[in-house]
Amino acid sequence: MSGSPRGKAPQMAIRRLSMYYRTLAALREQGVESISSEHLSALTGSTAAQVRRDLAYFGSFGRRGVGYEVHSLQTHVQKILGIGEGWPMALIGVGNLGSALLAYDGFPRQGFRIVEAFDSDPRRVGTVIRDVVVKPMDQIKETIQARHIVMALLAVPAKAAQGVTEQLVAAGVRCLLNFAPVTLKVPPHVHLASVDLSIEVEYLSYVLRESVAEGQAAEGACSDVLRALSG
Amino acid sequence: MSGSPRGKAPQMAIRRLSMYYRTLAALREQGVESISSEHLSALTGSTAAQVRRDLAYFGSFGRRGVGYEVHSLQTHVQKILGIGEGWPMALIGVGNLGSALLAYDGFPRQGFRIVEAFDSDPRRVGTVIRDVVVKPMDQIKETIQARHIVMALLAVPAKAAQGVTEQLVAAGVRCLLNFAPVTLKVPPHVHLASVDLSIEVEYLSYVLRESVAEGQAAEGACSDVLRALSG
DNA sequence: ATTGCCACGTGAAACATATCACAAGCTCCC
DNA sequence: GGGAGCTTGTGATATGTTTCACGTGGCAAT
Repeated sequence: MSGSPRGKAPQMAIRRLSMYYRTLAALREQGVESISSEHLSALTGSTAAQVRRDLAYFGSFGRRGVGYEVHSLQTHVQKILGIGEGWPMALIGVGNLGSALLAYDGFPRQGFRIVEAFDSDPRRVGTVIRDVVVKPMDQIKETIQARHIVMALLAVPAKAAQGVTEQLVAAGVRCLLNFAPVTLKVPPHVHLASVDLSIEVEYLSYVLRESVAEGQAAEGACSDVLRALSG
Repeated sequence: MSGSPRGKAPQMAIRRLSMYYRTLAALREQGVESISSEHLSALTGSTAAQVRRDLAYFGSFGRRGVGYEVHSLQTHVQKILGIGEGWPMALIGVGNLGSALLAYDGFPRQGFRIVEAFDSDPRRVGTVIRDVVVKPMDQIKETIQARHIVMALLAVPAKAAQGVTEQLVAAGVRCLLNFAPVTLKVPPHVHLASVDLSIEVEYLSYVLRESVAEGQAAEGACSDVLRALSG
């Protein structure tokens, strides 16, 4: 659709597109029909030039002098990201986090749905959460192949993660979103993204420390905090 | 500590340090005493040169011809990241995700602890999860100030996120880890990290689509998957 | 029509990050 | 002591990403 993939888009551009998409959806609900790169960038914490560049990787969707038509741009971004194809997903591990993922309503809203869930704990197998029946681990392969599932969410303990990953890959899964705090090894045709809470928290810890060291102190009502930080 | 901050470390370097840290901890548990950049990079999915460069932003912690002493390197990385200072954290929003965060044992293991939890739902207020009593939202400010809390985890619905953020900032919080799918606005002295499931899933959706388009097909037992993808 | 203004799309420049390749330093062994 | 073999730390280089700045096309009003 629409000619020219002018070079390859950086990872971060894709992630920003995701944010643009969400913002456009919200704007549409509010009845906004048109938006400029300037305005969209303000809403997503980006810059106007960045918004235009990110979109330019995939085509040209606006009108000069006017801006972007919200609905049309949303549709284009949706196609770029491949949302709305209703990718079915499998969830492995129905503990605290897994349950939260099953309940997360952001997925269905964006066209992704957890249609199968698996757990190794016999007490959880057979339970039903949000219309999904928890199956035992040994049914992973047949279920995933039968339902042509290509995306899986991995919410198992760190020690089990690599083993389960290999089962999933063998079953034909192409995309894996890993929540376990480990570095997974996957073959090159399998795509991997990770959500790692420790990394995020430790990153914040680092920047906190750094900003304190740089003496970005005096800020008004921070004296308590600063006392806590320095001694 | 130890002279020379040779330039500023990129964000990604910090995140990798986090992975090195975790890997070093695991190695230490296994009784490994020494490791080379080559080996460490293999365990973390990085490259040897990258490991050395990441560390070089903060000093020189190895011995040429030998490698790194696991325990000592772990300690250095710990200090760099500011782990182990026992930062107390507050959790806002004790729904499915919030409960999962309270139960997440990766935090205490890395020296971070959720010591306060808040929720707007009166049915949840007063309940105790993992030794933490859920308090009502209107106690956020006094509690956070009294306990000198500087980091907060935000697990509230998207619509409430910005409002709660402002309360937290007013209370003196310096770091915020946001799980709500919104772009938060914070003043410059407040650091923000986000975990956004939709963005991760949509990114995978994009690379999946891209890899299929590029015809990275023939892989063996993928015919089912491919049929699902193309038809 | 013409003028004035606006906002996109995009080459080119600036900046940031990752990789390469090698000198420096350590250990071991002869 | 000296040479062989290893691995770090780091200039130099290559690659990748963001920002700048402006040409282009489009709308509105006079």
